[in-house]
Amino acid sequence: MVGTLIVMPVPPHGPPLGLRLARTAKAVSQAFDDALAEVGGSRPAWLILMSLKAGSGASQRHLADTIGIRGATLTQHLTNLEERGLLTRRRDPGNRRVHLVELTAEGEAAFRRMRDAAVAFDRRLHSGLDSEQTDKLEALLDRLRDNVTRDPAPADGRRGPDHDGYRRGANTPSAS
Amino acid sequence: MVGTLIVMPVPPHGPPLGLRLARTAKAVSQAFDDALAEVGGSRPAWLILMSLKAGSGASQRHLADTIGIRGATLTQHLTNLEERGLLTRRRDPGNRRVHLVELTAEGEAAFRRMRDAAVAFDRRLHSGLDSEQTDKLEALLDRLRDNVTRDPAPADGRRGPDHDGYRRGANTPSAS
DNA sequence: TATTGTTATACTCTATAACTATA
DNA sequence: TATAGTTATAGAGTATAACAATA
Repeated sequence: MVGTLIVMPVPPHGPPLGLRLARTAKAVSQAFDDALAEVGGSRPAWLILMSLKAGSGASQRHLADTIGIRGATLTQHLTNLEERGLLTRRRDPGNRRVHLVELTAEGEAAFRRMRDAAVAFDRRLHSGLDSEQTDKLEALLDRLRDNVTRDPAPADGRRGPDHDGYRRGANTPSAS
Repeated sequence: MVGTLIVMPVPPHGPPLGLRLARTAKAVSQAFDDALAEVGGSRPAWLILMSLKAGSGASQRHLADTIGIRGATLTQHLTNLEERGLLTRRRDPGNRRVHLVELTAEGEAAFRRMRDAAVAFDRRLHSGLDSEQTDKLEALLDRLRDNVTRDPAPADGRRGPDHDGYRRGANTPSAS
């Protein structure tokens, strides 16, 4: 039989939002990494130095949480940065379990180089966007993160009834 | 002391846009990877299967270009997927240098699982966004990518202009 | 015992270089 | 020689588990 051709309500946007975001993020992240690499930096180094400058160096635990990595992972980056002379670690006399992380002069210089590179990058990233668009974009990005970070199944209504999607745990991992 | 207090023009918004984007992308990518992992998938597997379904399987070279990885990298993913029984590789009788990549029935099933997971994820990602906002966001994301992918800085010759946004090596380390 | 951090090890994704097999 | 793909190896970033030091 000549079935009825079901015309999907074709979304006018080609690839799904998640994929677009991933692609954009990949391109932008790589460009950012390149920009940092140009001045001898890297993303973890930048995040760590920036967090230290921002006063998040109270403890490595706090620092790791701030930049979103595990303590053991942070240790490796810190070791690397220490070997490169960008920072020092010493025990907190007050609580000798805690290691105080401090930038050296060279670390400060490296921070400034990376900061300048990051600022230049950000300027490039902003090309052609007015502040209204930027605000809008940032708000949307925050919304995306919330959408995906919060509890997967909020009875938010509005947007699709079977909102659960996603939790079909026993679905044959099949391989791995 | 008459010190002219230099007021920064605009401490625009908390963290710079690039960092916000990176954080959002990290959170969203992580959540997306988790969603795929729930159904036994992974991002490369998803990209490969999706590209194959979309007809990009003409050759591995084309496939690799489509998803933005190197041929050798693709080979490893394909080998993995083949071992898991999701696809087959056989030589093209017409040009025996070319390997034709085809999904098995199990590969089709895996594709559908991942697709469902991706769709559910995308629905979640869209929560609270109307289509106008979505369009706006996508346009802005495209803009960001363009800003950063196009010929960056005239002053520096290190990076070739002609590339498609994908990087070659890991980041130039040390250099300090 | 609990907390802070390190060491050892491994996994994932990616890359380059050298190789095989076709053409 | 040129093209398609593979193998071997490496490296960056991350993680977990076991450990040491300190409280």
